[in-house]
This record gives sequence, structure tokens and C-alpha cells, in this order.
Amino acid sequence: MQTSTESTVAAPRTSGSDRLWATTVGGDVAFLLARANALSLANAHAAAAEYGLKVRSYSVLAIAVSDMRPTQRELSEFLQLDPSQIVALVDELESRALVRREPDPNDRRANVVVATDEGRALFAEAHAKVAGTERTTFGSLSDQERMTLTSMLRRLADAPDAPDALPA
Amino acid sequence: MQTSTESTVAAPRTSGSDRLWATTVGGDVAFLLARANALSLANAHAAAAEYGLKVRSYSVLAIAVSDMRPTQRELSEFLQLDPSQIVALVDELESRALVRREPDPNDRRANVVVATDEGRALFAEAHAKVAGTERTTFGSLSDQERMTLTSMLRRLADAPDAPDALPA
DNA sequence: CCCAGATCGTTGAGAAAGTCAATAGTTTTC
DNA sequence: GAAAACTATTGACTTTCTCAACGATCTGGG
Repeated sequence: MQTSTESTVAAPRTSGSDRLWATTVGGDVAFLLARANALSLANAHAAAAEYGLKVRSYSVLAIAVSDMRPTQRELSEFLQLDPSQIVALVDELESRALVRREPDPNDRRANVVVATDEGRALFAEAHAKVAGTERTTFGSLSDQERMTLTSMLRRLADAPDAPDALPA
Repeated sequence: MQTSTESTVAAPRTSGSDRLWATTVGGDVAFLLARANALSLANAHAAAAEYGLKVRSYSVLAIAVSDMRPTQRELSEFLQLDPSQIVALVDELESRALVRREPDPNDRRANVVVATDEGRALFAEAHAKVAGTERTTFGSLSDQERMTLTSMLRRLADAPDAPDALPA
């Protein structure tokens, strides 16, 4: 979202479109959620980019580093991405020698993704930076609030899928 | 996200990849935020789709209906979309006679987007449905909590952009 | 007044991301 | 042991993103 080259500038002060906050969508929780996410994503992305990573690859690397030896299908499910995207992601990380594909001992169809030492080293650095931007993104919240937010978001994640047929 | 034809089923119970929640990203606020947003988006999208709208077009329509006569540039800025995407969005809505482009009296370069009567009628229906899914998405939160969430998210939205050079 | 520079909407091209079907190899189930 | 289900991969295709260019218009300075 806009690569702040140097002078972000001029004076877009109160952006000029702020009056639109008074609209229906402006008060919408879902809309706010999307905005906050976009912001958070942009910040994290900028940080990860310094290490040649996108948020996606960063996430995959993070999981690999955790030594849980996930299969690609597990990654696909957990990250909610199409299996083919996982292939591309792992391909890229593997080509940079940050992770390795190892055969799953329990299932010869499956690969298990593990981090290399380089991967761990890079992740350590990247993680510090990314965690830093988290403090930037959520800086306007107190620690207490951030915990509240986290717990609420986690509950949303666990919530049931749209039941699709609810009594009108 | 998966068109629940009929038997969504079998037993994906505890998805099988839930163990990955124990990873670094699993506890990440930003990650939870992304997930919650994806969920919210999927639900809203499903609802809007019943009226031939996507979340994007729904948003534009919502703003048009509000009678604030936004220019396309204002839409672009507020929705954080490239101007060319606004063109496409408005083109589509206009082709369905839901909105009209009117010349901005103050600036002959600019168009102002206004809703037609059909647009208003359709939005009224769509809005009801979409607001309904919001109750689904955020159903696991009490009204009190939802308000807290809203206020926190709004504060995040107002937060400053990444300052880009923070002491390492 | 007039010109330079910025701004608005539009178009078009190219990259990135998302979606989906098909396939080889492997496991599961009966 | 054969059929059905599953994993990773590939390829095609659509949608979305990002950016540069352009005509028309507005703004500010000389």
C-alpha cells in the first residue's frame, strides 16, 4: 500500500474523503475489521520484505521453524490457502534453502516441511522486525486492550461457519 | 469459501491442522485479525452475492445511497482502491442502473456517484441480509464486546502509518 | 491573460493471487 | 486385492493489484 519513498507529503492531512466515514459502511464492524487488517498486513509486509519475504512466506517459515513438521496439506488448511499455492510458497522457500521438504514417515504421499538452519536464522531476524511493526500497528491500544482484542478475535476464528439457512 | 452443497461433512471435526495453533503465527494478533477478516468477508460476500453484488460493489453502492455525492477519487481514497478499480466498479453498477455518474458542479474533471431508485431499493434488501450475516460472524461476541471491538478497530484505523525508520 | 504543473477519470498492460480440474503415487476400506 | 479417498503437483483460467500513460480540467505565478 503505497511505498513511502520519501516525502509522503504535501498535505493529505484529513485525507479529504474522511467525510465518508458518516456512511453506512463507515460504521460497519466488518469494514473496520477489513481496514485494520489491511493496515496490519501492510506494516507486516513492509517488515518482511526487508528479508525478501511476503507475509505468506513468512507465515510458512514461522510454522516450519516451530518444528511441528506440518504436511503441506496441513499448511493449506491452517493458512486457508489452496494446496497449489502452498506448493509455490514452499518451492520458493526451498529454492532459497530456508526450508526442506522431507518425506512423511507415516504417509509416503505427504511431504513435511522443516526449516533449515539458514531458515531459522533468517526467521529470527525477520520475526524481531515483524513483531516490532505489530507494536506499531497496535500501538494505539494498551496491553490490556490488545489482549482483549486477541481473545475476541480468537473466539471469532472458532465461530461456526455461516449456517446459510436461518429462519427469516 | 466452499459452497455448502449439502453434505459438507464427513468429519473434519477438529480440522486436523489445529495443532498448528501452537506456532508463532498462531498466537499472532495480526494473524487472528486476518482470519477474522477472511471469515467476515466470506460471510458478507455470500450475502451480497444473492443480489449480484460483491463486497466491493456493495460498499460503493452503500456510499452512493448515503447521498454524499462522493467523487470517484474520494471513493478510491476511502476504500483504499486504485482509481482504475473504482472505474470498473462504477461501470458495473452503472450498467445495472444502480448508480449514475453526474458531473461535479465544482470540478468538471470529476464525476460524482449517486444512487438511482433501483440502487436504493436493491441496497435496502442487500443491507438487511448483509447486516444479518454480521450477526452471524460476530455472534460469539456480546453486544458490549462488539462495541468494544468496534471502538478499538476504529482507533487502529486512525493510527499513524508505519514510520518506516525506527531505531533498530 | 497564459503557461506550467498538478489533479481526475479512463485505458491498457503486466504481475500477482485465487480457483479449479486433472494426474501420478499412495493409503484406506471393504 | 480392487475401489475409493487422499497428497502433492501441474496447468489453465479468472480475478485482483499495480503502474504508467493520456486527455481534459483546474490552480498558481508571472
